[in-house]
Amino acid sequence: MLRAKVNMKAKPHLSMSPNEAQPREKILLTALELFAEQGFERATVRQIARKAEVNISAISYYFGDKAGLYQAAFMESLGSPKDDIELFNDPNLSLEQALVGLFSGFTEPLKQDKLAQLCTRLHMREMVEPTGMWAQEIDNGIAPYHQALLIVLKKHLNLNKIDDDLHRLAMCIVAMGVHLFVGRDVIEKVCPKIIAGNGALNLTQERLVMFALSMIDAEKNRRKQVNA
Amino acid sequence: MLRAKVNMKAKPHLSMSPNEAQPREKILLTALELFAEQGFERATVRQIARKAEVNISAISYYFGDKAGLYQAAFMESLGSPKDDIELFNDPNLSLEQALVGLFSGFTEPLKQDKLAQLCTRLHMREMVEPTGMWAQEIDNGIAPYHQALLIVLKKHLNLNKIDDDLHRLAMCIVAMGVHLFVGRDVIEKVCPKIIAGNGALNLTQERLVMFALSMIDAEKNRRKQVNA
DNA sequence: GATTGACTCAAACGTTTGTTTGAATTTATA
DNA sequence: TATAAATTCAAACAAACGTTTGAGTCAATC
Repeated sequence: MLRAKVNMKAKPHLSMSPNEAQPREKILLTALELFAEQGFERATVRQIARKAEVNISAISYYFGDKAGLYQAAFMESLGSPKDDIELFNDPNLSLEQALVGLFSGFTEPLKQDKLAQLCTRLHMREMVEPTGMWAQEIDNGIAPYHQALLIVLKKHLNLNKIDDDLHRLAMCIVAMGVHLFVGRDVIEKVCPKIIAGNGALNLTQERLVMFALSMIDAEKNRRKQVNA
Repeated sequence: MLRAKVNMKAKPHLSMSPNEAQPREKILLTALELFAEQGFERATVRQIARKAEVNISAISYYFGDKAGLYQAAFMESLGSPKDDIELFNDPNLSLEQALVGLFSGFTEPLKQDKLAQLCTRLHMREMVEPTGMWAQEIDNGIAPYHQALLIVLKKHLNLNKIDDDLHRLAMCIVAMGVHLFVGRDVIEKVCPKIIAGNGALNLTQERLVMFALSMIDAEKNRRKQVNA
């Protein structure tokens, strides 16, 4: 079971030339990789230490225990939620621009950065296998994200309050982005070409935006008919 | 690590009055529950045995080992993929009817059957935490499912071949259904009302169908413009 | 050169894991 | 009832787990 431990040793070294081997960071990066690939339970501290080429006890030395290492890997790999939100939350953006910003938060990590992919995968994994900190991440990262999206949608639908159907719309829009990560194994088996390479990913993002726009439009029309 | 083991003992008892305690089935059901809730690694054989009220060694007696138990729980909880597919694959169905059938495969388990929920959760978990059998399940369950959906979409879009953009459409449609399970923790925190109770779930399913229809329509229009 | 503190290391710790054992018990068959 | 098979059980097994230990190395400071 994963318990939060706060009393981990703060990093005591201030030295280090930039390219020198920094065991703390090496452990952190390796842990992120193995936790993301295998999950908290399957990734063992011995495996992490071996791959990071450090002694086992370096882990407890720097991070207290395995849970502390996980927490550190999770937190330090975390881009500020505000960064993601601001990609689509700007009131000056058109609806399409906002959606492009929203989905680029999902497709960009797939394009470029292996590290970013690992971070995202680690987060997606938490959706199915919640550890202690996941609840906290929902509060601090996901809920504000969802809320910001709701406000964007509300504005473009000219609504004066957020109702359940707006939640449904937001959920369905986000689902398409989330599925790029969660359903990755399936996609790579069934239709790998739609996420293989930047060109294909750009096209996929275009389609996501188009689909989201069509969903918003459908919701708008539905409300028109209901209110008539 | 999870390895497939084939040489498990076939159930040797043919007896049993219907309501009698059947240890094998009791183990199987408990295992399904705990594997679905906690995953393969976290659910221990001792925990399963305790909850099922059987001796530990009953597990190896009936299923060989933990992996065998997992495999049995996974397989025996498996409705035939054909059943799911036939919900939307009938060529006589209208597009809307097909989509209703498609999404009811996701919403029905949420409505009624606790067992079905566990099965689905176990499957969704495999998406993020692939065990050995997951690849097999993709081949036998998911890929045909996706293929059947592609054919339905192809027919209603009047296409003569399946291309990447059809894959994108199919993926996005399925993503909405998948998210009901994968994003369950988030939904229950952010907008629990959209999946709380059969009424809300029926509405959610209605919206999924509406959104899917709008996406298909958008794709149709896009192709029209491209071909013009 | 001595002292201090940061860091590394091989080895061991106690637990828990999945699994096996072999006798005891129950059940079916004759 | 006698015999054999099926099933249960407490106990033990080796292996792997996360963690700790204490001596050791290295670099900086006095």
